[in-house]
Amino acid sequence: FTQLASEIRQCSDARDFDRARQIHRQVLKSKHLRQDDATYLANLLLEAYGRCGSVEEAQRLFQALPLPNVFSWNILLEAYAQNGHLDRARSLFDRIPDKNVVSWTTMIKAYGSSGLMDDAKLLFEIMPVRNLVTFTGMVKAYAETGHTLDARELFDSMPERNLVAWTVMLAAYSQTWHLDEVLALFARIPEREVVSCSIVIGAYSARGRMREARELFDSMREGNVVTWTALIAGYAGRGDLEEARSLFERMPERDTVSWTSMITAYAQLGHLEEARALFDSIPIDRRDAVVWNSMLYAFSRDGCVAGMIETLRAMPRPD
RNA sequence: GCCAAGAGGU
Repeated sequence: FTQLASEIRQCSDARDFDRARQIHRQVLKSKHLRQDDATYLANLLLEAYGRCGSVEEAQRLFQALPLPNVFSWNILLEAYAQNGHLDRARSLFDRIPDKNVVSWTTMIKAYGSSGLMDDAKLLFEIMPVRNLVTFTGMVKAYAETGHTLDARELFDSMPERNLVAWTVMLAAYSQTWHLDEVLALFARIPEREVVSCSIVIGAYSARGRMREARELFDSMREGNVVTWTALIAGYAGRGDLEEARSLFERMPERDTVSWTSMITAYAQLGHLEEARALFDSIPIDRRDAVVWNSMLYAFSRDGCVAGMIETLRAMPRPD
């Protein structure tokens, strides 16, 4: 079971639908499962299907469950929400027999990410129990729909706040052009850890304020790949390719996002050969759609149509 | 033991 469970989790992470189905069949064959163990595995499979975008498969599995628990309901709800089936989500939500705070919070988030803040707010107001996650999710929904003032008002009214809540509010301001609000909130944040620092570095970088970005970066005990990439993007945006490259080469680890940022920097500053060399150094299984796109962009910036065509042909196609 | 909230790339 632990074996099966961890394999299913891997499918979720890797978005491996075929493998998930394979394990699904395997689970159906094993006959000595206790009811709650079966539900447990089914929930993991539901999540995997949802994350692979297979709403129909998730629904089929759910309907076959003899005894779905509230987790099963919530996971299917999340799958609908994540895949844009707002109406199905709502009708499922209305049928959940014992909704818990997670059910409510998931439904609110679904409305929020569809831009339906009035519906989100209504649910938020009538729900029986709200917790920190509910409040934070609602603040984030306001922020993402551009309602920064409402986000702040709700944030200020929260009965308690943790670091995540503060960080969401900080990120909300960093999306606006109010650097002063970002800094004011950052000055009051209870703890400056890597996420909040990265947001502020990103806010400085986006505005070309590299002196301040660098100062904060240097004051950190250690950044992670996100922090480094935010700074690199800032230098690249200012046209300081040397500093961007030097940081890129010194950063402790690189991922698809940092690769893409650097390729895009090379592309924008007219260094096609370096963009291409970097692209070629990326392991094939790490090249996601945005990485490919950045290479396409590099060729297009260079006016190299042949390179674009070559890239398009080499790109893996979804079948 | 399985579900909901936080930062960087097109």
